[in-house]
Amino acid sequence: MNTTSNTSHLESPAGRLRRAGLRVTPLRLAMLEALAGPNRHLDADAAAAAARTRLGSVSTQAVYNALAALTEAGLLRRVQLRGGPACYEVRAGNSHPHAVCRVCGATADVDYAADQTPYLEPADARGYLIEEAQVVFWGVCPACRQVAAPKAGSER
Amino acid sequence: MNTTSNTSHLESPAGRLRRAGLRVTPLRLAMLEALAGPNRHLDADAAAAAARTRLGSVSTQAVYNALAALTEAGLLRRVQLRGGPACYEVRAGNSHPHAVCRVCGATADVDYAADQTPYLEPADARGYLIEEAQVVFWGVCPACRQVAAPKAGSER
DNA sequence: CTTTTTGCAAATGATTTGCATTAAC
DNA sequence: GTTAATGCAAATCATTTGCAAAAAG
Repeated sequence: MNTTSNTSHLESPAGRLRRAGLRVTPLRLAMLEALAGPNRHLDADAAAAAARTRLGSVSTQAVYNALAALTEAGLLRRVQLRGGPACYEVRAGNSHPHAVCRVCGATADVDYAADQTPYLEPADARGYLIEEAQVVFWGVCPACRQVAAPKAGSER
Repeated sequence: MNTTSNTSHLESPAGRLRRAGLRVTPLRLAMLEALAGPNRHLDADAAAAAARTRLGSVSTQAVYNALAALTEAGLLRRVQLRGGPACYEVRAGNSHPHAVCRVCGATADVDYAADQTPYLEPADARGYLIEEAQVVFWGVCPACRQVAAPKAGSER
């Protein structure tokens, strides 16, 4: 398995915050807790809801502040898949691919076959210092595939 | 070389519109013209400016309508790289990668080395019908690298 | 006790919606 | 002539900004 890159997600949430030079607040802990676990991603709205479930009343701006601070500190990754709200996920190891439905916008976390992670690098980075590659698979989700199929039988 | 996938961009703009079942309007022609050429991408605002240069007064909504119609018809690709405005580019062949600066948001079109295009496919597509893979390289652009470098000499 | 974070309100900016007018077919 | 595209105005939605109050170090 690949455990070479980043094991910070094994630390306690408070420890991760301190190590990143951030103050430990209930809201930030709640964010990390809500986003814990594999293939978990929330947008700001869902993160706010999760925080309120844990803490009671929380202002929307505090949520945006917390997500921005955690992202800037490298603990979270902000993923902007469509025009809609951005999603956040714990930054553990390399970025993994997402599948997005071009019809309804539904997002699924997917992965490459074990140890089949492609090596991605531009031929000419145009002077950019590349830090991370993000892959998005665009397509149609199971639900929209059914809706889109107008007739049974002779589909193509 | 790879010319197997899509040669529609070799047709005339009007021909492409008709083949897609769209009406041929000056605005749509202007959009396709403004986006012609390799590695060309514009956001809605820039596309509106380009349209006005060619046609005079054009409403912002007409631009959004035109871009949406062209995208839905498969002539353009909408690329949402960050939280900001979406970019549009001619859909010719496969999606090519973009490099995005996480500091200032500057975007550059990059490419893989000739015939080094990686084969990207999820191990388990979760029921999605995958149509296209998009790769984004996140990093720091040349300008921001200079600004970020606090001292000359012992970097690192 | 100092600095950062939270809460509340209002502003910003991209995009969308609704409807009358105009242009494409 | 019929249908779809444009123009104009207003609405929507995610996100940001500014400042006082509260909390973390």
